[in-house]
Amino acid sequence: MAYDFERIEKKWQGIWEQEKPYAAKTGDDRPKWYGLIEFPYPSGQGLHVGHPRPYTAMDIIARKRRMQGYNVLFPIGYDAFGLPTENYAIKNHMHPHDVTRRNVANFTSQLKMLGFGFDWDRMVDTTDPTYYKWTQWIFLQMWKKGLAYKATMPVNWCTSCKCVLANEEVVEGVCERCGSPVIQKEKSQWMLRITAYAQRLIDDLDEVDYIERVKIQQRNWIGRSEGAEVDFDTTAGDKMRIFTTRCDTLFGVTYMVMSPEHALLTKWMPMLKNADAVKAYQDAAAHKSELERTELSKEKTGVRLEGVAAINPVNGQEIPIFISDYVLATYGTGAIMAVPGHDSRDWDFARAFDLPIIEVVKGGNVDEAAYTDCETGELVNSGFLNGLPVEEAKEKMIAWLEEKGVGERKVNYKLRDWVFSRQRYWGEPIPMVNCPKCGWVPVPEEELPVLLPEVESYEPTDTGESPLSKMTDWVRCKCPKCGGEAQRETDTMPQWAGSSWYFLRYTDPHNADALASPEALKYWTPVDWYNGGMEHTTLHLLYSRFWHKFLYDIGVVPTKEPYAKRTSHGMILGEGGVKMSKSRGNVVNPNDVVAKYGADTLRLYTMFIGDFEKAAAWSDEAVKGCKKFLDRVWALAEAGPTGDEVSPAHETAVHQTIKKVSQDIEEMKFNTAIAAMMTLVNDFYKTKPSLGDMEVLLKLLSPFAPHVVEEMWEMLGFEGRAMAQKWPEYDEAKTVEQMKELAVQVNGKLKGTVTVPTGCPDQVAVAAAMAEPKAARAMEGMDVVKTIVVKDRLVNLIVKPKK
RNA sequence: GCCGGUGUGGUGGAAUGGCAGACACUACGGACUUAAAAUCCGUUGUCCGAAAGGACGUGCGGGUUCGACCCCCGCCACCGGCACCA
Repeated sequence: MAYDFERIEKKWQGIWEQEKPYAAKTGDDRPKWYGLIEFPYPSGQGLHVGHPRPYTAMDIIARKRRMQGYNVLFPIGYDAFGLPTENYAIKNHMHPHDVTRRNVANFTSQLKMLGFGFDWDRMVDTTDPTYYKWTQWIFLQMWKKGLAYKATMPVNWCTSCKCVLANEEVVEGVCERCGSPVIQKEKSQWMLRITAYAQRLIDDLDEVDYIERVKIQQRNWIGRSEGAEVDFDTTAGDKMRIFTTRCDTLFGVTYMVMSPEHALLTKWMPMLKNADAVKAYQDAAAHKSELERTELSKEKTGVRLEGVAAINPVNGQEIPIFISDYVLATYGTGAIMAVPGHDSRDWDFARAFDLPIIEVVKGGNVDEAAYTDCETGELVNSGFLNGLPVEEAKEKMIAWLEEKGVGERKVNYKLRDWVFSRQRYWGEPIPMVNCPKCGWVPVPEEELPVLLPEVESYEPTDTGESPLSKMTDWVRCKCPKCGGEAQRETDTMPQWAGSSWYFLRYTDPHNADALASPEALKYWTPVDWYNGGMEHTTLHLLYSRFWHKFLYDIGVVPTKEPYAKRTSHGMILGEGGVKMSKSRGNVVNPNDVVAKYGADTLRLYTMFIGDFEKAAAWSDEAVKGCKKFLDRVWALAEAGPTGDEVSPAHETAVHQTIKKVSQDIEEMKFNTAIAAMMTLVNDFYKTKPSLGDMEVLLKLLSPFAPHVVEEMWEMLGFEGRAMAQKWPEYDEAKTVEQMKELAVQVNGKLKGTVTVPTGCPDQVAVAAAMAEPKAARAMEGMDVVKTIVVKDRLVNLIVKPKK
């Protein structure tokens, strides 16, 4: 019979509000376990059906840990600063603060409706001044250590958000958030020196238990490459420095290329015979968006500098210098040595400009294409390197360069410093003051937080300045150092700031004197298990690891790494496997599912839908199956089972299920854990279960469907709460059946099955197999030449015709 | 182009060297019902066959093995990430 989920879920959610079974106690004697989900951005649309998937998964693990005797911290909060709220506020003439408050209230009621076991007393909101005080405080510590700095440089500018973007926020040349084109703009920006941590961010990945593809993506994004920097003399007298990973190919250099933004160009401009053409090319490059630059990637363009040439240090040859936008200003030194024989981009360029191509590594045909697959091979046309294999040649060249003082070993990273200013209202004010006399001066720590002022309008300005800049009363202030007239910084922090350390605040969320007490941090950190989306691998995950390492260096946190373990979930797609979106009209609202089937069914279905790591398509039909399963369990409970012990008829199945469910939860194979419980329930329908059988089933099911399980627990007259019971243990010996069905094969082909006692001797199994009628028939007129027995699984009889 | 992943019934998916398709959805049949829904029981990879039975079957082509969805080599398709990174 269908159970009354509406009444039951309301009842137990009320009881949990009272009893607070999810409260974490700092400093408890039990072993601690800290499970973390990525806290949501409280959007106006409310909870999406994609949210419950990772939340339910970690909730199940957290509930299992509690039953295993751990002191569990499983917190929740809101990452509430950000553009959508600000844009909504502008459109609807509301204050972002009010929009946020409303959305947070809505999210909270939805999350409670789903029965997640969060410790609500530790709730955190990044827009709360008592929280962002510490976000600002961390920024000031970075400033003190020289990791925060102001720099004028070309930055990514979103034409629609009217705001700069971090490198990580530009996806295929467009804004990650709104999809508008991104252009390059010179702006003075606050930067965080994440590159200072590049090597440690790579190295310490070895110490953490992250799924491999997350580690790989982080390593690729940081993009370490080993090589050398080499100085080329020029006819202008200046040295031109380049970075190369292939210094062994120096004899193959036939020209040089600089990025159009290279600093030496300004100096050289007066001596260039074709200064106009060079300038024109620079202008054209500056006006290209990121998208255009990548779209035009095939055709190589450039301009030769007439009047300046470079000199190859290995042979003294004079070679031409070009500017081209295929060389990036932001990587390496912004200039390269071109080896057209062994680099396909250089080869394309050399062909376009009719430049000589020299083979320096044997193995390819450089007249037809660049021979780039040349990590092994032998050097030719290369003076003192001739005949050496590539690796040795590299080492010899580096030694030679260092000896002559024209170059040195060097490691480069693709990772760039983090552009940390945003020209928007709804973010943490950057706590800095610009004084005409003293320069940039930090706001004294005792004056934190620097509160966001009330403003008339949140509209971004077309001049690219923050809306805060119009608040002249707020902007004007006294210099904390000299007391003179000064101005506040009007840019705010990006959304990633608040989320870079929120997991630390959870350990001690109401602390007014520190971001968290050392005791709380020592007790709870690191996070034992963090689950989140792959889309945050190069943004949030990298940023928060960086902040954490910094906090470790200044003695604030006790661990080098914030998260001991990181897993990832797949997206929930709409019916038929397409992305859920408003425009397709296939968005499933959790409220509707809960109204129709109840929270326990939604929880169960999102776990049963498929492999947790992979994307899965929503199916309304399939949801019913999970409801049916809960109804079937309910009917078993209503039937009033008797007998306190696990019944002999179900003993093996019960122990097998305990084992399967226990192991599967650890591996996040929730779908097969649920399948195992379904199988057990199917058994219970064939043979009536005892009360003892039901007791085990309810304990196993409790983390998945907590409301209905508590109701049944109570109904069956058990003591206390199901969720507070000890997690069931299995006896390995009892998971083994008495009899086993063996597959019988003849020459590897399945003929039938025989049932034998578990663990019986091989001869017994073979004898039984040979007696199997179909096998016997297949063996007529044959000699058995070999028998293969896999214990408790199969017998394979290898036969061949009798002579 | 590079890196990573995936490919299994009508559908979602199980099985990481040992009976392919667990579990569930759909569909069909039966019981209950005046009837329907719900529920319970059963069937449900494809093809041939009345049946007994047989043949085929995990993207494609090879290989290793007594035995391959699983391991190896070569392709194809799709998904995700990165992409002129010197």
